[in-house]
Amino acid sequence: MARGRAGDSGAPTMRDVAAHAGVSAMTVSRVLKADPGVSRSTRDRVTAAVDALGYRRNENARSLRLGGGTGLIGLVVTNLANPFYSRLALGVQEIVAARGLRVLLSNTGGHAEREHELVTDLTAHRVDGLIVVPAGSGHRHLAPAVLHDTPVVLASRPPAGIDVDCVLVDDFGGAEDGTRQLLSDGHRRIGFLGDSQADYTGAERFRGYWAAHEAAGLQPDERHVRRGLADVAAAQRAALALLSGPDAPTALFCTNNRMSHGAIRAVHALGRPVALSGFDDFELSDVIGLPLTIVSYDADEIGRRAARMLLDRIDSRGTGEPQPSRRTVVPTRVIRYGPPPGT
Amino acid sequence: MARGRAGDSGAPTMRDVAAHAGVSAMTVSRVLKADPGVSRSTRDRVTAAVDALGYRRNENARSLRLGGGTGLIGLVVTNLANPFYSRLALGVQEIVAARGLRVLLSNTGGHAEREHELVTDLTAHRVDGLIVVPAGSGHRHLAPAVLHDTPVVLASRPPAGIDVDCVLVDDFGGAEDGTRQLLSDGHRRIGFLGDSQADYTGAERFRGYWAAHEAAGLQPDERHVRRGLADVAAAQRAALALLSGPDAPTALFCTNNRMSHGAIRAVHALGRPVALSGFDDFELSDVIGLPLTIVSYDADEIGRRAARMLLDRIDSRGTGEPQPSRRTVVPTRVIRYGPPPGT
DNA sequence: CTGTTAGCGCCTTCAA
DNA sequence: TTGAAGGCGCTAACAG
Repeated sequence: MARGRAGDSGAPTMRDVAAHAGVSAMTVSRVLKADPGVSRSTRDRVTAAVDALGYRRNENARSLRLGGGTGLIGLVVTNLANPFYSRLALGVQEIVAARGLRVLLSNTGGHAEREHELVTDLTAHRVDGLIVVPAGSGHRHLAPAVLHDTPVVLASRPPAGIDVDCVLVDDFGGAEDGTRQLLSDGHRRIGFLGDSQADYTGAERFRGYWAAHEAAGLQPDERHVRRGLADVAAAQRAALALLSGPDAPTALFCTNNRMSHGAIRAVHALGRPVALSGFDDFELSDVIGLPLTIVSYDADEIGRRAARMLLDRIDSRGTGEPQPSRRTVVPTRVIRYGPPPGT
Repeated sequence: MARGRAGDSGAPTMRDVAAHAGVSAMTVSRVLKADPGVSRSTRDRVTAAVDALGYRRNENARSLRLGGGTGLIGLVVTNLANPFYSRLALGVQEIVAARGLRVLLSNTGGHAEREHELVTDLTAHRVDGLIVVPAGSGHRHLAPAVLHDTPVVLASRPPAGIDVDCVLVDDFGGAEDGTRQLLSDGHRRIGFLGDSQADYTGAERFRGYWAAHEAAGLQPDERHVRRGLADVAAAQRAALALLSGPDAPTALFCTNNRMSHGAIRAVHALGRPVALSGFDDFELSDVIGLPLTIVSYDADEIGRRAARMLLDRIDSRGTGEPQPSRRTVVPTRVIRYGPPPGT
């Protein structure tokens, strides 16, 4: 014998419904899938039993039997507290829910090992696909071979050493645009505040900052470049130091919202007007009263595109030849707030 | 015969591993659960086969067989784009992940029917528990009887007509504290900006606003009360109207971050200093340059407490007598920013 | 120490 | 129109 059930969760099974309706389990199954080959009276009796017992079909058992997929999409982000990622998650939700799928959400806190664990865990739950904002630079655990061809889409960062779809932001172009604005406003000493040097996004934005200078026949002063700033406080300190030093920059470029916030605090504390440019718009940016040149983009759209790409992959699995991997880039746009600088 | 497999997802099964290692599936199962009763050499052979095939145990099949729970927690929020809810989700994640459970996240967009669907759907996936921020005032679909005793914890709003655990914010006390501050600063005409009249949270905060006046022997001017403001723009318009009218209030109380943002915009546009008090702190509130009296609380903590309560319930299921439902209230604190008002 | 049997809840196939 | 058999991937109980 093989009993050994532990929970016996109290939820009725299909056989409970069958017994209640005086039919076989098979008939219940047919009614639930709206199979036409069931008589009206039987159908009504089964439906009544379902309502009486509050029966819900067990989706896990169903997908096990059918083998066609669990209806679950794994989403792995680095930090849900950052509005950027929560918007991304919302975008994914939107597209995925419209297809009747559900999102299994995980937060890595930026730890690559944790990401590895989570991805492994999600595949153990047989998700139909994965959307990942990679925490580290090693992506081997996301390789199609490792995941047994579970479709994967990366968001924000391109794949490294593996061949999968991804959705990126125009980091380089956006940084270039923002910096060019500052230059055309007449600024010639533009500081740079960036976070982790290992981050792809930050590196691209730094490249854009540098390229804008070169395109204008200029070169940034290396002493005005501060990278590896871990949080708002670090950015604030770095900004204060830059702005208080000799040949202080007249403007600062910030790679993301945390850097911008630090810079805004520093400028506010200083009481002297300094032009700021940086990635990520935020509510009330127009009320701050500082000359801001914001590089903005639609975070929801990243999630939506990633979800659509993933659904495409899921739909076309086993359909003839394997499709080449795709890459899409979400555009940025520059928004200006506050008093016109350079006057 | 009963074939009919659809996907055949390509993922190896336990029997594939067994065949590869030249043992039975049972032995593989034992190795995977670290059962001591397996010889060293067999264990090594199985481990090698697992690695070679990249095998991952199918958690769905496992939980079906064990019957003890799926390791999934359902989380249903109204709007993930609101930082409040994303922090809450993060708090839930934190506690739940530490126990090796995963979060199935859903967004209702504030629609009660959608919530109903989602809850039904989550139970069909046999989640071990549910944390819900209710969208509507009807909670019958969350009743223990309907959910077959799947544990439920409500967040932000108390249960209506059902008996389940909940985590609340001290809406009344917080609003009272914030309003009292404005009163003790000397304000005697304090406007009120609130959203949906049907919302529990908003109603409690309105009560607090009113009670603070009564405690001071005063009564708010009804003409200065604006409720049912759907978004930031509506709040901004209402604030402008109030502040431009006759006997304009010298201060405004705002029930949440959207109301506050609208008010800040209005005051900013007006160019005249108006004291503001409202719920929900935000980044850069200290840089706005307005006299702000913020009622703040820890949104992560709501998620953490809800998750802990839920885990408690899950742990104590079937353990003797049913526990009475619990309720916990997260405290608020008042933070003051900007120039001291009333001078 | 290892294999066989049986069945979790469901559904496809075949038989009645 | 309905039921019986069998098995998806896994593991508890019982052999051997």
